Amino acid sequence: MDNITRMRKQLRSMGPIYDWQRETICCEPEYYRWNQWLFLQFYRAGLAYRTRAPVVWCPSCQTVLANEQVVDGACERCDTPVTRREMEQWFLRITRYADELLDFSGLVDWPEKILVMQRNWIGRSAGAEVHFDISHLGLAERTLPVFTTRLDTIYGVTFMVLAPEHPLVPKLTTPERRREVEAYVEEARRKSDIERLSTEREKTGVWLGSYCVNPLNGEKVPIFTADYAVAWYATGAVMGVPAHDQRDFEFAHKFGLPVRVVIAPPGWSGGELSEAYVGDGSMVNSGPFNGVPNREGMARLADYIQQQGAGKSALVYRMRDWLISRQRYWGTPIPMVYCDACGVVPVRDQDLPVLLPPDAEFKPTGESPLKYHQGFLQTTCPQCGRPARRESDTMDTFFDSSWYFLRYTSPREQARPWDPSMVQKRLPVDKYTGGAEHAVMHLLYARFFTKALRDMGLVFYSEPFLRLFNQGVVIAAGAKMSKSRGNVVTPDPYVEHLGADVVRCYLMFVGPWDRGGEWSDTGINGIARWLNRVWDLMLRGAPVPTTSGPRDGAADAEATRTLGRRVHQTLRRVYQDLDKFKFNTAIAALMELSNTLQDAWEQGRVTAEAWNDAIEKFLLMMAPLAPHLAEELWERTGRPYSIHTLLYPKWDDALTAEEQITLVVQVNGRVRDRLQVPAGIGEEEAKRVALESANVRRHLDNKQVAQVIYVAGRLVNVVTG
RNA sequence: GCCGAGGUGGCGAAACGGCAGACGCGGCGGACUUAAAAUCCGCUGCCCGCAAGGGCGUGUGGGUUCAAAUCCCACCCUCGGCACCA
Repeated sequence: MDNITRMRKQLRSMGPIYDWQRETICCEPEYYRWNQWLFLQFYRAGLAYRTRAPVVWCPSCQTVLANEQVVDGACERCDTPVTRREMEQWFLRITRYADELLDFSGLVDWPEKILVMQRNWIGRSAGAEVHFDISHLGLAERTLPVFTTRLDTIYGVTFMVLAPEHPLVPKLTTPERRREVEAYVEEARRKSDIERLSTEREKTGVWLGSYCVNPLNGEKVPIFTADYAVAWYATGAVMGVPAHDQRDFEFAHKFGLPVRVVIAPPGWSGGELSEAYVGDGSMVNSGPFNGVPNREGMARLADYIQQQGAGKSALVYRMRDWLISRQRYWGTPIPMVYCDACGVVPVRDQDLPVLLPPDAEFKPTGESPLKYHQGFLQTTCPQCGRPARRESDTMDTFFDSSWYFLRYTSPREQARPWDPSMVQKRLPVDKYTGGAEHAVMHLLYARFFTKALRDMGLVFYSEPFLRLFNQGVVIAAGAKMSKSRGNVVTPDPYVEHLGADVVRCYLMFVGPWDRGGEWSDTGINGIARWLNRVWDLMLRGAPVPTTSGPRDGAADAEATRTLGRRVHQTLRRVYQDLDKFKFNTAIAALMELSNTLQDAWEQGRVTAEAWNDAIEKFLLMMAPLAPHLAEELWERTGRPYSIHTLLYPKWDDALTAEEQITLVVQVNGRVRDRLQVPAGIGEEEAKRVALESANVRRHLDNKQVAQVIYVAGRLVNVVTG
C-alpha cells in the first residue's frame, strides 16, 4: 500500500492526465475476487487444469514460473538462473488458441517486431509424428513417438535420442546400463537451463542399452538419452539422422554411430560428408523412394506412414500452456478446494472472494506460505461439506493484468467484473503503449484472455489492443531509467529542481519516442532555458512599434501575415507530430515558433491583435507538452481556467500557404542557385528565370541544354546534352 | 545461425525521391559585469580560397533516376529478439 501511495505520487508529479476515479488496485479483494471468478470461468470452459509437469523453478523467488517469464535461462524478475522441477501445478490452456494467436489480422497497427516475437514464441512447426516400434520390449507402451520436420530423411535414422526427463527413459534402460543412465539424468536435472542452452557445448549422452525399430525399413536403432533433446518440446524424442542434421551429425561422431546419406547433395559421389547436408536433393538409400525428389518424398511418406498406421502428419507448437500457480504469498489465491471424498472442487461463486490472510509467515520452503496457515488452509468441501484443504498456491500477477482494462470501464461494479455496456462503449483499446519486453508475456496473455472470454460470451471482440506503440527506454549512466526498478538515476530529483514540465519535455525531445535515448544533464538544461525564454516571451505583452527600421503600413501588414502563417504552419506540424507520437519534432516546431515570436517582437512590426492570437495558440499547443507552465501562463495572460479543457486550435490551410518560395536551380542535378520567386509561379516563368541566372549560365558553359525538369513549387533542373 | 531495427556533423537528432544537417547540446567570437555565473547577439559538416565561388560529404561497393540519406542488389558494423525446437 505504501508502494502504491509512492507510485501514485511519482506519477502525479509528472503531470499526466489520468482518470483517478478509475484507479483499480489488483491486490485488493474488490479486484482479485474477479480474478478468482474469471479463473472459475476458465475452469468450467476447460481452459484451466491441474497437472504434473516438469516446470521452471526459480531458486531465489522459491516459486515456479511460466516459460514466458524466463529470460535467457534466468528469472525475469530477479535474474537468478532457473532449474526444472516436476510439480503438480495449475495451467491455462493458451495452446488451444495458438493458431488464432498467430493470426494478427484483427490488429490495426502493431510493431512488426512484436508480431515476430509472438510468432517465434508460439513457434508453429509442421511435420510428422512417427511411431518407432518398441513392442519387443514388452512394455505397456508399444511405440516410441517422435516428431520430425524431415520425414524425407527417415531412412537415414541411425539412432534415437530421448530427453533425460523423458518418461520412457527409465523403462528403456537395461539393468547393466542403469547406473550410468541414472547418473546422467541426475546431472542433467541439476544443470540450470543456461548451461543446457549453450549451443557451443559438446554433445553428451548415454546409451540406454535398448533398441527401437524404424517402421519404414525395420532396422534396429540404439536409443540414447542426451540433453540436446528437450523434454517439453514435441514428444521429447528425436530421431537421429546424422547425415542431414548438424546436431545429430556431431552426436554420431562423438559416439561412433553410422552416418547414412539419404538425400544426395548436388554432385555427391558417394563419399563421406564433412558436415550434415540440410539442403534438397534426390532420395537415396531409401528403399522404394529412391530417386524421388525429397520434397515430393516428404509428402508421399506422410501418406505412406498414415496408411501403415506408423504415424501421421502433425503440428507442433513451441509455446506451452501458461503455468499460473505461484508459491508466493502475494497474489490471488486460486479458488480451489481439495476434498478427500470429492477430489478437486471449485469454490462456489457466492463464496468468493477467497481472502488472502493478512498474517502469513514467510519461510523459504519452496511452498506457498499459505500452506502453513491453518486458518486459511482448513475449510469444508463445497460439495459434501466435509473438512477439506484449500489450494495454497496463488496466481501469477500477469493474470491480473490480462483483463484490467475491462475493469477500467466500470471499476466500481459490485455484482460483476465489468459492465458489458461500458465495455461495449470503450473497448477494444484504440491505442496502447508499453515496452517491447511485454511481447510474449502481458501482450500475449491479454490477447489470449480476450479470445477466451469472447468464446465464453463475456466480451464481443477478439483483440484487446488495436494499435500498439512501443516506447523506448531512456538510459542514464548505463542503466535503464525507470520508476519501478530502484535505479541509479530517477527523474525525481530533476522534477524537484527543474520542474515536471522540463523533465517531460526533455524526455520527449531527446529522440524518437519509440527509440528512447541517453539522459544528459546538459541536454536537459537546454530545455529548461527554452521554457524560461517561453515564460518571458509569453508575459512580455505585445511588441511596441520600433522607431528604427522601415515603418510603413505595407510592411506591418506583411509582418503580421507572416507571423500568422508561421502560427498556422506550426499548428499543423505539432498536431500531425503528436498524432504520430513524434514528440521530438513537435517540440522542435514549437522552439522554431518561439524563435519566430522573439524575432517578431524585436522587430516590433506586428499588430497587438496578431501577437495575442499567436500567444494564445502557442499556449494551447504547449498545453499537452508542458501542462503546468501552459496553465500558469494561461492564467497570467488573463485567460480563464482551465487551458486543459479547451480544444486544440484548428489551423487554416489557406493561411499556411507561403507567398514567396525558394526556387532551387540545379544544373545536372547540382544546386547552382536559389531564387526567391512568387509561390504561384508557372512552369514557363520558372524555367525562364532559372535559365537567366548568372550562376546557371556560367555552369552551362555554352553546352547544349538537353532537358529542363520542373518540379512545381520546388526546383528547376537544367540538364545538358 | 535465424528474424527484426538501425548506421547522417564533436554529440542527441531532422529530412524518408527534389535545398542534407531543421531543432537542441557542445564549441568559438562578441555584448553586459570589477570578475564570474546567468542572460543576450553572431558564427559553427569537412577541405581549398582574401573573396566571389568551388570541391567533398548521410557505414562500404555497385545499380536505377534529370535528381538517391531516401528506391534496388551485395557486403560490413551496432543494437534488440529467438536459438541443440528435432
